[in-house]
Amino acid sequence: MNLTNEEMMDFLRNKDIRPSNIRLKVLKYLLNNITHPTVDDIYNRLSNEIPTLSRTSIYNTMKLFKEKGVVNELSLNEKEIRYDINTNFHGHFKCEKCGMIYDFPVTESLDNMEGFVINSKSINYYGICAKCNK
Amino acid sequence: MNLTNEEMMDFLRNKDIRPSNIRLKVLKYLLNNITHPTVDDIYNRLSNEIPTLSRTSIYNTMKLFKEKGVVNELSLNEKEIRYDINTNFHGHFKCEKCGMIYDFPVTESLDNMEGFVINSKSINYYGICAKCNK
DNA sequence: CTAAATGCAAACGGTTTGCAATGCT
DNA sequence: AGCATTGCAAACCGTTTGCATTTAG
Repeated sequence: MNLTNEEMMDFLRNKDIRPSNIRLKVLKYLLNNITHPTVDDIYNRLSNEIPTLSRTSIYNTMKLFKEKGVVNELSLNEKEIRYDINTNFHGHFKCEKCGMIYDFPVTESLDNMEGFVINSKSINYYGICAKCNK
Repeated sequence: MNLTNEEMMDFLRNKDIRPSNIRLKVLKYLLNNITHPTVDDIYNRLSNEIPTLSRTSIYNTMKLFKEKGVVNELSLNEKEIRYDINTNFHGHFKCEKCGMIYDFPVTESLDNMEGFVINSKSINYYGICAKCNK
């Protein structure tokens, strides 16, 4: 993913978010690092190029991004929240050995849910990935 | 579910857990309250009948129960961990209005996972339940 | 000039830890 | 006596909050 600054600013404005320096840098990081990063991952990386950066600003940014539908939160039985910029529905697999988180397509069918309105869903698997398993 | 103390003691021993007063009371609570309680839920209820009870003991008990396969942990985008004594696989639906958590059967099929070993999985839905929606 | 964005420091809250006290065999 | 269980208090740590400072239109 290699968007220009202009394209990223338009992307944010389309989501009803005013572009700012931090927001653009976070967006760029998310687009270039599809690793489902934590707030600390993002902070540690960006604080190099923005020395005055605070964790609070990353928290603020992720809260806004989530409210505006730019990211989804992942809760993968960890204490930290992870963020996924791919908001198309997909499942996640977390390798318990190397910690890597994989995306994969999944389809499910559920019964006995008449009258229930589903707003969101999360499908997570835990185990050993193909790379660690060979 | 109405097991005698003897039956619950056998149940624990079969899971390689030495029965103790607290462990039996927690087990009984879990069997009679299929509401996916938090540590605080369990603590608040049991501290009535065990005035000297501490949260630490509930944490200790749940850690042991989880290690021995008596319960599964649920992480439902909340800050607290919930516990489910039904360890047969099933999905969960959390109502965002009333907070109730429903169990339901679900089957899924996933692709592109050759070589991946799955140890556990969690399938969670969020929305409005039938009761709140009518 | 005004409102939004950023940043600092403290508070919050669920969980973990170290160790002492208690209970059980 | 010796080991497991329980409990207290403090630490831990990701996140939130209040408020002051800076930035931008």
